[in-house]
Amino acid sequence: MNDFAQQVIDWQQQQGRHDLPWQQAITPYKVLVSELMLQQTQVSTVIPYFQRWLARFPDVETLAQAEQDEVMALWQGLGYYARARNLHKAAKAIAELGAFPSDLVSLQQIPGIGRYTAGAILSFAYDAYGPIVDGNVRRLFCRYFALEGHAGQSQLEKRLWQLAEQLTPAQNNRRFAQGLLDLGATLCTARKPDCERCPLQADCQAYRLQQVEHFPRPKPKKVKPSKEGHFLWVQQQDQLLLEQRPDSGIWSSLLALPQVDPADPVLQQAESVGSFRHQFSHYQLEATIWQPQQQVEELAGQGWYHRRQLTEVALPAPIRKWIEQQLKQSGVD
DNA sequence: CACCCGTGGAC
DNA sequence: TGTCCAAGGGT
Repeated sequence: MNDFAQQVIDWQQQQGRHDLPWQQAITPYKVLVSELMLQQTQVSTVIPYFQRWLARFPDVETLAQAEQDEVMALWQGLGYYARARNLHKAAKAIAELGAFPSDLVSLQQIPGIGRYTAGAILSFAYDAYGPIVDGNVRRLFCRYFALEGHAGQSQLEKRLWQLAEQLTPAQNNRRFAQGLLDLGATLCTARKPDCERCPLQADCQAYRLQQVEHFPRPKPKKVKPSKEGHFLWVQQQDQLLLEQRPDSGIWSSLLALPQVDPADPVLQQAESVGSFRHQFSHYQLEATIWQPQQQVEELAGQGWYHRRQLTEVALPAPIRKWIEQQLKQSGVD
């Protein structure tokens, strides 16, 4: 085994994280669920979702047989909702296969599993050889080897995977992979890295140059566009009109207040009853909520929901926030 | 390669 | 309040 791997493994054993929920009584299913949830999402955010998910969907078969409504409801608030649909599809595919895939090619055929996640499943579920490059590994390698370039640059990414394949040990890779992630999450952090506690300090090129925080290079910023969104507030006794959003685009597969085009005639005779601003990763939403003066007939994909049902359906976080505030203010309940 | 896809934590 | 960014994948 190479020295780098041995140092990471030894450190993980002594100083790494061992109490994460998905590290207990490891199964491929738990690894799959946790990895999908952890994509672009912090550990502390994922933990309660993971616990609820395992309580309701304890195994692949249970998830495969679940209704999409319930799947989305358990994912609501976590974001990147295509992950929930992909996980549901993955469970169906694996149930159909009759066995959990355990090689790189088969894993990457499954919806939601890319190169990183396939490597992570090999590492964590099977303790097999499975190189990983995620944000932690990118940051750590860029510093350790003083690699130029920023995330997404093909030349850099190619080099990172090459290094990962080279450094990943044939044995004990579960601990190695966990060590890389733990180092990135606890010491080799984006801001204020704790180099004095790092087991790799002696050979870290960025540390030697005293330029740790200059690696990796930041991605060039782009201007975040602003978009407007118009939503309808339609009540009928204690019921609220909601619509199922399509399976693509923002908030896909969730329920939400009915959204209308800015030029929709219904807005010409509607009263503005509120607004909010919401930041997405790629644009800013300026939302206005309108109460139509005339009666509104529900369209296809729309339906009435009692306010007591709202806790158990999948709503976008800012929409839920606004609805709850509105119901509270209007003195209902 | 560029863009789309959410949300909340941390500073 | 603004900004970065977090166990990425899909198109």
